[in-house]
Order: sequence, then C-alpha cells, then structure tokens
Amino acid sequence: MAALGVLDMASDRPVFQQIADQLRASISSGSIAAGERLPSEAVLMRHHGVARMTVRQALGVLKAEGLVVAEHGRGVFVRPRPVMRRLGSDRFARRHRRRGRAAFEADAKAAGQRPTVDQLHITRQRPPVDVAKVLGVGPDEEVLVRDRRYLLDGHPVELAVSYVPLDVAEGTPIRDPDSGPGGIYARMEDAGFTFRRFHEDVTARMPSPEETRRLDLPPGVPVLTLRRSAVEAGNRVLEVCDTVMAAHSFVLSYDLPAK
Amino acid sequence: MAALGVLDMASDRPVFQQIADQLRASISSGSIAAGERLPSEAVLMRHHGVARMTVRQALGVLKAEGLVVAEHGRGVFVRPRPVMRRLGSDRFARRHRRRGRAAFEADAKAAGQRPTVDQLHITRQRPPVDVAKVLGVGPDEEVLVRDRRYLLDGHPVELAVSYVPLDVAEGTPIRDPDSGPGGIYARMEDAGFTFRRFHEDVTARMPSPEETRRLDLPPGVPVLTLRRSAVEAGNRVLEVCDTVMAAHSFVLSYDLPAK
DNA sequence: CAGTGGTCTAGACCACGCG
DNA sequence: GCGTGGTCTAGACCACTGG
Repeated sequence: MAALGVLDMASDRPVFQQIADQLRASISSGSIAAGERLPSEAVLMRHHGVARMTVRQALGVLKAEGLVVAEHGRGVFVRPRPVMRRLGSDRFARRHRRRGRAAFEADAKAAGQRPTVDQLHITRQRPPVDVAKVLGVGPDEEVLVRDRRYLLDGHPVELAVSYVPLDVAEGTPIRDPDSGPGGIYARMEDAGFTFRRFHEDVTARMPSPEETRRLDLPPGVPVLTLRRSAVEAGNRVLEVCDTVMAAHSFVLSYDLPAK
Repeated sequence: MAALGVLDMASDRPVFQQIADQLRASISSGSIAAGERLPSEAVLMRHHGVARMTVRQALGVLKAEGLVVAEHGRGVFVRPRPVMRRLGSDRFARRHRRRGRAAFEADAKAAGQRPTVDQLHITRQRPPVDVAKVLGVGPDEEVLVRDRRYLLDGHPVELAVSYVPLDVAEGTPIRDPDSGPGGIYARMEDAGFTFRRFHEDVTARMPSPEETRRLDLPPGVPVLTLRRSAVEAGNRVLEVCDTVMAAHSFVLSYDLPAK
C-alpha cells in the first residue's frame, strides 16, 4: 500500500512530514478512498519504526489540512466530500420574495434540502462600530439585532446576524421571531421600502472556538464570511447582515455583467 | 498577565485547551498586541507546571487558528493584521481594458501597490474534466493553458490558471508570454469576441503543500478559490480561470442589482 | 554563548467504539 | 476486553536567532 512506503532517513524532510506526504498521496490518488479508514497509529508506528508522537504529528498535519477526521475509538478517516450548496447571485431576486421565499429557503429548496432556523435571538443593541458606520447611525444608537442559525436537513451550516435601524424595523414584523413568508426583506418592501442593490464582501478565515461549536465544524475547515448591505433606492443602507458559513458546505456564485 | 492565568485542574477541559484559551483571550483583548511575542515555551511550562509537549499542543491550537506564527529561534508572535486587498465586482469593466489595464493591474494600482507576474508557463494541455465541460470541448481536446503567479510589491498573493480553447487563442497574442496592455480579455476583444458576462464561483479551503509553498503562506491561513468563466454574447465560454488567493490578503466585493 | 522553537523517543493513563 | 485515538510526562538532540 502506498500509504505504507519507506522513509528516506537521509532526507532533510522531517520524518513526520514524510509520513504525512505518503498518506496525503494515497488519499489524493484515491488508494485510500473518501470515507475509508487510514492505517491506525499503532500500525504506522510499527511499519515505520517511529514513536507514537511522530505518527500523531503526521496525522495532525493532515487534520489541519482538513483531509482527514479522527473519530475517538474508531480510527482516522478520509473526510468524505460534503454536498455543496450553491448560493446563486439571483437569490435576492424580488420574484423569490413574491413567492414567499427568503434567500436561504430558496437555495435550500432548489437543492432539495430541508431548511430550518434555530437559536433565533432578537434584541436591541449597539452594533459594532463598523456596522454603525455602514448603517449611518450614531455610535451609541441602538439597532434591532436578529441573530440566528440556519440548518440543512438538521445540520448547522450558517450563522447570521442582521442589524436594522430601529426606524426601519418600526411598524414591521421584523421584531417578531417569525418574519413571515419571504423573510425580512419582503417585510421591508411591504412597509414601502425599495431595494436598489445588495453589496457583499466575502472573505475567509479559520473559525473561532464558538463558531466551531455552533457550526459543529470538524477541524481544518475554514469559514467563509459574508457581509451584506441592503441598499435602498435613496442609497440608504436598510440592513447589514454578517454571515459565517462552513466553507466545505458552500459555493458562492456570482454573475458579473460585462458592462 | 492574563496570558499567565491559573488552570482549573477540576475542569473537564484539557489542560492544553485551557492554556490556549488564556492565550487566545489575551490576544483578542489586545493585552498581547499584534506583532508582539507570546511567553516562551519555557516560561509557560514553569508557570503552569506542565510538560513541554502540553505547552506545544496549546500553541499548536493557536497556530492552526492562524492567530500566531512561530519563528524559529525567536519566539511565537501574534500574527500582524495583513493589508487587505479588495477585488471589486467592476474589475472586469471594459473601461479598464480600454485603458490598457488588466484586472489585477487595475486593482493593484488602485491600492498603490506594484503588481508583477512570474512563474508564467504557457502550454497546450488537456484541461481537467470539469473545465472541459464548462468550455464545451471534448474530453481529449487540448486547450491553451496560461499558468502564472501574481505578486504585490514582490510578495506572492495569487495563483491563476487560465484555460482557453485553441480556436479562440488562434490568431491572438494570447500564446505569447506578454499578452499586452489590458490582458488576454483585451486581446480577445481585439479579435472580435464580445463578452456578455462573467461568472464566478467562490469557495474556501485549506491550502495544499504546493500552494503553501508558492504563496509563501503562514500556517493556519486558508485560501479563497475562485473559478471564473468568461461568457461570450453567444453564450459560449471563452475562458475558464482558476484562481487561488491567500484568504488573509483578500476581500472579494460584489454588487448585486436588486432586479 | 544562552535562549528560542523543531523534532523525536518511550513510556503512562484515560475515554470511546464495538463486539 | 481490546483496539482505537486523546492527553500528558520527562527527557533528548538539533537548528536558528541574537547579543
């Protein structure tokens, strides 16, 4: 088996890296398929004649790369390729809201998955300073904060926090846990607001421990972060939404007209 | 110092996690500022009365999160916040090409940085199967492949591989190392092609060892991957470009019209 | 040179899963 | 009960940085 090759003791490359290299090659060549178990630590120790810590260091490299996942008492497994979810750049199209579908719901339904929301908390708080700036509210002004978690088929995939100025939220059911069909954008349109455009800033980083917990992330999976601003016809920002997604569950998809 | 708190031996939380937690808190509270050195392994061992491997495991957690970087012989440092580069969704606007600027060049100049390209390889190859599908070429058909690395002020920030059908490349300088002012999109327009739109799929993951090397990535930094398809008026895909970026150096920025 | 992190050994006890 | 990975100890030698 390719995963159990020989070490080059003359090489400068550390032993644990050589072991990681061989295992990685076996994974990418498919000789250890997705979902399959790697040789156990004991087997790797005996085969290469090294200490356990050395083997564990090699496995640590692969975990950090997100290639494998350890399961206590069972073994170390090649991470199965997860189902990707695609966020189309038309997911904020008015027609979805007219049909009573919020963006997340529309995407999930399109992929044949069951969308749910939990950990919903609606509060009044002072937003982070950068959010206040975008919303054009004072540094000490409170806004409506909707914090929630999205799940697909029961698995958490996305955290989102929306910030809405109080005067925009006023007189709408945005403050209610159930914002109704089409989501809060639909409610804003009901109240007479018109959206001109949405702006999204995308970046990626490793998750915080709290994000790891709430998204049930395996080690080695980064998060995609997305900050969306919903801009009104008069160029006022009606909402800022900070989203954190498990990167292995998402593809963000954008169309850019060649103007 | 907050970084040198006390351990709760009664806690279920492993000792190395507790040490990592305390250091993380010190970093995010700013009591150890960006660029500053953490207490050395020896200090942490003495203070907490634990073995070296335990301290190293704690530091390993923070490295994996991308919060700190170890420098051999010097110490472990809080990772300084890197300069972010913003890719706007108008970066493929025709006006840039008319002014002789390719997308990367236009972005870099706007940020006051010096853009360069190296490791440029132009070959004819069979593309990956998924690329062939998008380009609408046969599975065994060769295409023109432009592989290159982009640098800002001498630091590598982005890897890109373009795939262009041979008949599109024919009669254009796309096959030359220097594609001329405005980049290969400008050359395609010179040859009479018209772009209707660009499509981008964005995702994130941990880098491969080769990407780590070519982008000179510190540990714990994920990559953003972007696959762009350039679509002609007749809906033919003229080019597929796979881009890999160091996530801590980029913000991708998109405008979505609220149609 | 002393101090730092990088690698590696050879053990120990524990918690989990599965039969 | 046995094999698995998770945590931890107490050392060792090395390579790099800086004064």
